[in-house]
Amino acid sequence: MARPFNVTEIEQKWQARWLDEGTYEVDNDDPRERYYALCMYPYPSGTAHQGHVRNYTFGDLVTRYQTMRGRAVLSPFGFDSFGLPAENAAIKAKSHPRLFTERRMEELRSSVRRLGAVYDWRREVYSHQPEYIRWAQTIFLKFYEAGLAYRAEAPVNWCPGCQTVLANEQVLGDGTCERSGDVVARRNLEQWFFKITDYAEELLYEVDSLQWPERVKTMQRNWIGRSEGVEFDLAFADGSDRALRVFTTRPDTGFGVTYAVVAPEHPLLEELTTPEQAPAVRDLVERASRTSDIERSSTLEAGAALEKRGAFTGSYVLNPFSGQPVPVYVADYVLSTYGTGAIMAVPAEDERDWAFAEVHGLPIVRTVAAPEGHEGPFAGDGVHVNSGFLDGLEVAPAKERAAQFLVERARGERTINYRLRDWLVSRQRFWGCPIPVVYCPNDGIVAVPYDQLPVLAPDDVVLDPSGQSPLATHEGFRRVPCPTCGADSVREADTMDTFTDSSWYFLRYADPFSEGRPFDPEQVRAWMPVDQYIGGIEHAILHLLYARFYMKALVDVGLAPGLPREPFTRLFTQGMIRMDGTKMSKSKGNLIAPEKYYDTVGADGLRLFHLFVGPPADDVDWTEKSEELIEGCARYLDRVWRLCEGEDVTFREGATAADEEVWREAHRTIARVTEDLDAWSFNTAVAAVMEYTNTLSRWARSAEGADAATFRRATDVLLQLLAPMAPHVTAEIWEQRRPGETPLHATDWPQADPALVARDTVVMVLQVNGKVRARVEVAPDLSVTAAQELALAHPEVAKYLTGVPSRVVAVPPRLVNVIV
RNA sequence: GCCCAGAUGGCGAAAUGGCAGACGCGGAAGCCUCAAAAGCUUCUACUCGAGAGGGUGUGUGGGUUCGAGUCCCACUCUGGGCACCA
Repeated sequence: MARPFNVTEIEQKWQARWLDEGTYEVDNDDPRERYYALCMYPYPSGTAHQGHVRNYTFGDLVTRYQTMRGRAVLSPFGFDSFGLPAENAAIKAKSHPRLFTERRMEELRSSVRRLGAVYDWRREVYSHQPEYIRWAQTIFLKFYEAGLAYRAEAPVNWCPGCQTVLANEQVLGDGTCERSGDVVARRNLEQWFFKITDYAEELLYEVDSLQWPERVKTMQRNWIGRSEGVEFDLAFADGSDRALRVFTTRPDTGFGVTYAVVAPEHPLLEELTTPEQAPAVRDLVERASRTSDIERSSTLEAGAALEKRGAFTGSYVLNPFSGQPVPVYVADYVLSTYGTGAIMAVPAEDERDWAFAEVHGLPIVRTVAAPEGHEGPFAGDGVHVNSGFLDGLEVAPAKERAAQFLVERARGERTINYRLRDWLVSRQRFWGCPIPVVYCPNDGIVAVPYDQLPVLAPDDVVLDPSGQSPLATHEGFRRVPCPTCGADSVREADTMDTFTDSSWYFLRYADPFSEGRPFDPEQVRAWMPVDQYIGGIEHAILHLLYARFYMKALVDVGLAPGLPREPFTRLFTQGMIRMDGTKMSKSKGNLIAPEKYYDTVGADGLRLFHLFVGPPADDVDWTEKSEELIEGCARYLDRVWRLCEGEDVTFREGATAADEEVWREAHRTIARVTEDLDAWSFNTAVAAVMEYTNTLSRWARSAEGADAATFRRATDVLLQLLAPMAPHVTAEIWEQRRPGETPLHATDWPQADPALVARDTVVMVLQVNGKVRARVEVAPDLSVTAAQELALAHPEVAKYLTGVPSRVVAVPPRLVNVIV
């Protein structure tokens, strides 16, 4: 493709200049209004792919646009550089993950530079920096001191593929690992947890205040999963003083409790089990422990399979409402980890209980009248029946009364339960931040003293995954004297989940050279919260939830006094790049590398494509057509170049009406583009600039020619509007016009003059019975009566009039609709 | 199963309840050229019609309205999330 300029030369020139001159470096004492634009912490996977390109194109547009709007924009870059892919690659290549990672980092760095994305590179942060590790460990210890980090034995998710445990959030709905796709097994292990559940309530209600996509907010709310209910005791029917504690959100259905169920892991199970039932119960517990989470979490299906999933314990408890004894079952459909691990079963009003009761021949008593003809369980609203003192009440008041009853009569307590569990942060892998504790035979868990941080992993560790942390096999690392008493002790060998690293990096960016603490709250305050966070929808739950938790916890443990408790004010989640219906990704092997475009269409052309192809939030289907679109975008930039050069333009002196109209069009375009960019409607912003270009071209190349001064002003505006979208070409044209003067990207964003934006006349549509019959030019402030008269008098309308019209709807200056 | 998005030309898409298809891609014709590429100009929803002109059109079926791509109800399909959470 023959182009009017040398793409590579221009792009390299400007990229070097922005970097060398520190154009986008900002200091913490910058007097301008602050703006924090942030793209999500990238894992260094090598050169950028189209998903990165899209992400950084949006981020860079925001940075450049907000800078031109007069703000000091913090636009940092760094790397989420710990993680499994590097470790696995190092195992394969028998090398060190650091080498692999740092090579990949350099690739991604030059890749984003090649795109023309600008950052304050002085602030670069990456997770395996010793300083970053020091502060990550400091944060861990502060959490530990505050009781937010604790060690406990719990059933955890073990991924055989990754050879490590995973957080609940990293296990997909079908019970497989989100990374490797392996089926996750349950194991009882002693591990480190963060007490994110302490923040469940705040994490939930603060969601409302965030300017985030509704869908992400919903996902966060669902994940936290709050439910209000009552916890109370079911007394044993044999008169023993023990009781079975259960949780319910439907205390109002208490009269319909016809059995109770405990989870197979329930501590009272043994006590509840009678000798006759022992073999069956043992069988079931055994079965449940072997059953994968997938099976256990599969939907309850009636039939033999379901029957095997529960067994009678032989014991009875008393229904506190009716006083009747009801049997206690053990069944795997009750989770030991939610509520009290035991439930009161109400088959008539609960789908799962209904299915189970049917198979096990348990009675079903309706307590809420189901609508006429309704069969099966009914969980909706209705009037209570068979419910003693609750009869006749609707669900809501009945809940209230029943709860009160349980509080008074069954040691009940109103409680709130969350689906959210504490965050399991231990990982049995090498390439992560070591957990800075020591286990001493005398003192137990001992925190490594702050002045001995960072705890760094030695380089000569055998990485072969064996189910225990590679660090555990390194005697030199493992064996240490206790920091408190000096006794022979062992270091913790697990590393932290890499999601801990991405939970506070944005704070370090704001104060990257801080010594003595992770960051200085005074320095950070000027930038936080992040004004615009940009990333992929795939982080809707994990990363965003963890980072929100960290922010709150950091404030509470005293590391971030005075900082906002929510880190990200506005979030934008871009769509995926898809190919043949699946996500374009390295693992799918369907990447289209951006490099192939840089020397032909250039970074500007590729950027413009990503901005123009559709709404930023929508997925992009990458097809053969995409190539053509990219070339179209590059050709458009060629046209801009030639137009600005004055090619085929006839210049003259002195502005005519046509020139003035062009200048008004410039202002209308400024208004449109500004509005569109603010609304993240980049595709229509590009369209507006293209329309404007077409207008300028028609005008300047017409027989009448263009007033030279107007042409200059009008094309200046064009370059400014295009500057955040296609920065290299526009910067170059700008500089060639005025060498040595203020560079394009340092100019102020143009302001639309409302007086010039307004139009003298507009086109009004005349309809007869809703069909357009004529168009007339009218003043924008035309009155309703004038519009009606004008319409009725119009010959094209009169043609259809047979008598007096039945109605005339006038909406000046838009349209008049005459109904005959 | 539940929840949330979405469905508009050959394609990507645009449209405060008021001219559907802006902008672009692709395509057609023409100009330029020895020729091609590039560039430029015009046309390009479908359909009937030689033409002027007419009709039909925003997933399907209803409804509200002078007027619906847009609002309401029901449904189909696609994508995403959640799915024994008591």
